[in-house]
Amino acid sequence: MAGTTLRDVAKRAGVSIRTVSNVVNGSVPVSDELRTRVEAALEELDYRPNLVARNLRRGRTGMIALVVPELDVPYFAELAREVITAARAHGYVVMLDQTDGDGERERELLGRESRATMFDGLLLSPLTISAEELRSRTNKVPVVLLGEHIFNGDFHHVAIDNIAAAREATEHLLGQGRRRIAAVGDQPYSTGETAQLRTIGYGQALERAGVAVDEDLVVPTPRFHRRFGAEAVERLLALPHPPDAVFCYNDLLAIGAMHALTRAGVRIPDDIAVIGVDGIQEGRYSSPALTTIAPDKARIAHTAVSTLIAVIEGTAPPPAESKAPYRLVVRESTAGRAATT
Amino acid sequence: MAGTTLRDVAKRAGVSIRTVSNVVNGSVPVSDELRTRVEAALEELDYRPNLVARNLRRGRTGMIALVVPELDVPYFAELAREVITAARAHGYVVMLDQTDGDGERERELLGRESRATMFDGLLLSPLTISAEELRSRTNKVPVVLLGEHIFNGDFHHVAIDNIAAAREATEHLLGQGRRRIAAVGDQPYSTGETAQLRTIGYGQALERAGVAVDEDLVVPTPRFHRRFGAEAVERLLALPHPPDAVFCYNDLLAIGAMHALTRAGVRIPDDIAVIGVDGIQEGRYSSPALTTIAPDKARIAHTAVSTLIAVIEGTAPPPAESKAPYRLVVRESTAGRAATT
DNA sequence: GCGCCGGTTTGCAACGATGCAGAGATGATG
DNA sequence: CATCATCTCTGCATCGTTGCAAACCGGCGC
Repeated sequence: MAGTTLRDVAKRAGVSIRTVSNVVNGSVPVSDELRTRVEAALEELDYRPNLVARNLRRGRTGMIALVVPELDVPYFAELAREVITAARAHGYVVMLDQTDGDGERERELLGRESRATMFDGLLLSPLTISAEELRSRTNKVPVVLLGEHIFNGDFHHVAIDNIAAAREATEHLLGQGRRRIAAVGDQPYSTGETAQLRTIGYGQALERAGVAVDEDLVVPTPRFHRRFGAEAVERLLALPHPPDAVFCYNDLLAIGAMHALTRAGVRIPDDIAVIGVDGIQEGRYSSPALTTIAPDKARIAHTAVSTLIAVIEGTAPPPAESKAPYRLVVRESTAGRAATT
Repeated sequence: MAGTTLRDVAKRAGVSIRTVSNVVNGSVPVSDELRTRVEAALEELDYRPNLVARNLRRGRTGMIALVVPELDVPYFAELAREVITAARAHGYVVMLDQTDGDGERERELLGRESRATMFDGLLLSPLTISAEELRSRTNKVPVVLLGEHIFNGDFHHVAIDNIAAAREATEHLLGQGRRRIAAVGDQPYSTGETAQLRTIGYGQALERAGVAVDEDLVVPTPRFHRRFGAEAVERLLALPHPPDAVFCYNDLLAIGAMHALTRAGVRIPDDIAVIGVDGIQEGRYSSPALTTIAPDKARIAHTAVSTLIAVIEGTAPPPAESKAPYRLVVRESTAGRAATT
C-alpha cells in the first residue's frame, strides 16, 4: 500500500537515491544516459514523491489555512473561492476551516493542539477573538486578517474601508430622495467592530445631509443572516413612522429584509428602497435585484494571499492594513425597473 | 523561527527525547516527577509538535481533500460546510479545492504532480472526468465520490436517487394540477449524467400521469447557474404554448428562472409554478420562496466522510453506492401564499 | 605524465517525530 | 540473598526526502 520511494526507483535504475532525486527535481544536471534510465524506472514504478517527507525536509508545506466563520454564508464562500484561486497561482493549496462564530473555535486555532504547524500561514477572518488574544497566542505562524475586526497595527490585514463604504451606501439612498433611512445590522458590543464602523459611516452620511439620526431606525442584529434581516424589517414596519429606505450591513440581511417587505406587501423600491453590502451573486437574481456595495473579492483574496506569502518568505513590510476597493452596484432595489447588471 | 523541538524540551528538562514524547502523547506512563519537569519545560518553551514530522512517521496526515467544481455555488458551499464539520468530528481537517468544471483540473488531481500524497483520502464531486480515467489514474488514494456522475461499481459513492427525486418533483407539480411542465437543465452529452437521470425521472412522472412529453419544454443548459435558468425561461415564454410549471434541475436555475419570470410579469405560482433541487438556503428567502427537493446534506457529508475514513483504515466494505435521503420542501413557488418554512 | 578543472554522481547527515527493544531500578518472590 | 517480574526510561533506527561536501571521471594544459 505504501507508495514507491526514491530508494525503490534507485535500486531499479541502478543509481543512487540522490541521483533519482536530482532527476525528479531537475535542479542538478544529470547525464542523458542516467536520466533516461531513471525516468524509465520512475515511470514503471509510478513514483510519486512523498510530500510529507519533502515538506519535513524543506520546512515548508505549501499549504495555507483559511479560516472563516461560516462557509455557507455566500460572502465567505465567494471569498474562499478567490482565495483558493489566488493561492493556487502561487503554488499553494488551502486548508479550509470554519469557526461558526465560536470564539472557542477561533482560540483553538492558536492553541497547543492546533494544526498550525501543518501550514505555512493562516488567513483568518475573525469574528469574536480579540486583538490581545490573537497577539498573545500567535505561535509565530504568519497571519493575515480578513475583514475589519481588528485594526491595530500588529497584524497585516485586508479589508474595505467600512466607514466610507457605509457612508456611500447611505448617500446613495439619500441621493434617491430618501430621508427616513433605517440601518440594519448594528452590533453595539465588543466583537461587533465591523458593524460599528458601518454605523459610523451611516451616521456621517446622515449628518452631512443634515438628517437627524433616529435611534428607532437603527436596528441591531445578532448575526448577519437572512432571518435577522427579516425580523428587523418586521420591527421597522411596526413603527409609527416606518422608514422609506433600509441600509442593511450585508446582503443577507438585505435579502431577508426584502423577503419580509415583499410578504408585507411593501413595494421595493417604490415604498422602501433596500441596499446591502457584500456584492454576493445572490443579489443579482433576487426579486427585486439588490443594490449593494461590492468589495472586490478577487483583489482582497489576491492581496491577502500575496501578503501572507510575503510574510512566510520574510519579505513582507511591517504589518499594515490594506484597504481593498469596492464599488456601488445599483440594481432594482433602489433604482426602479431601469436597473443594470 | 523554527519551532521548539522535542530535543529542546528534553535538554531543558534533563530527560530523554523519548520521555518528552511520552509525556506529550500520554500513551506510556511517566513518573510524576519527570512528568512535572517535562510539562514545565513544555510550557516554558511553548512546545508545539511538528505535525509534518509526526505525519511522516505515522504515515497519516489527518487531512482529507474535498474537491468540488465551484465553491461559490451554494450547494457546494453548504455541502463543504457539512463535510468540514463531519471531518472534524473524526479528527480530520479538510483541504478544499475547486476544479471550475475543468476536466484538466480534475485530472491534475490524480497526476504525477498532484498533492495527493499529502492527504489520507479524497472526496471528489466530479463534473467531467470519466469513470475509466478515474479508475486508471487513481493512485491508491482512497476516494469517495459525491453526486451521481459515475455510477459503476468501482467507487464508493454517495448521492440521492436522482431519478426518484426528479420524479417526485414533477409529481408535485402534477399534483398541483399543472400539465405543461417544463424541465430546465438537461445535459444530453457524456458528462451530463446527473442531468440525464433527472430527465428520466421527469419523463417517468409525466408518463405515469399520462401526459405526453413535449420536447419543446425540455430545455438544456450548459451549467447549473442562475443565468442559464433565466435564459431558459425566456425561451420557454417565447413558445406558442408556454408552460404552466417549470422543474429546474437545481435551485440556482430555479432562482434564475423566477427572476426572469418576475421580470416578464408572470405571476409565480399563479401563472407558472417553479420547483428546484438542492435545498439551498437562498431558496427560503427568495421572492417567492422556492419549493425544492432538498437532499440531506449533513447526511451526505457524514456518510461520505465515514466511508472515506473506513476506506483509509481498511475497514470499508466493497465499493457501493449509498443513496442519501432527501425531502420535498414546499414553499410559495408552487403552493401559493399558504407556504411554510 | 601530472595536476587541475568542470561536470556528475554519491554517501552521509539531517528535518522532528515515533516504534521497538533493551537498560536500569524497584519490589516481589522463593 | 538471588531471581524474576514490573515499571520507567533511554538509545537507536526509521519514516522519505533534500542539503552538503566529498569522490569520481574524462579531458585539458603544461
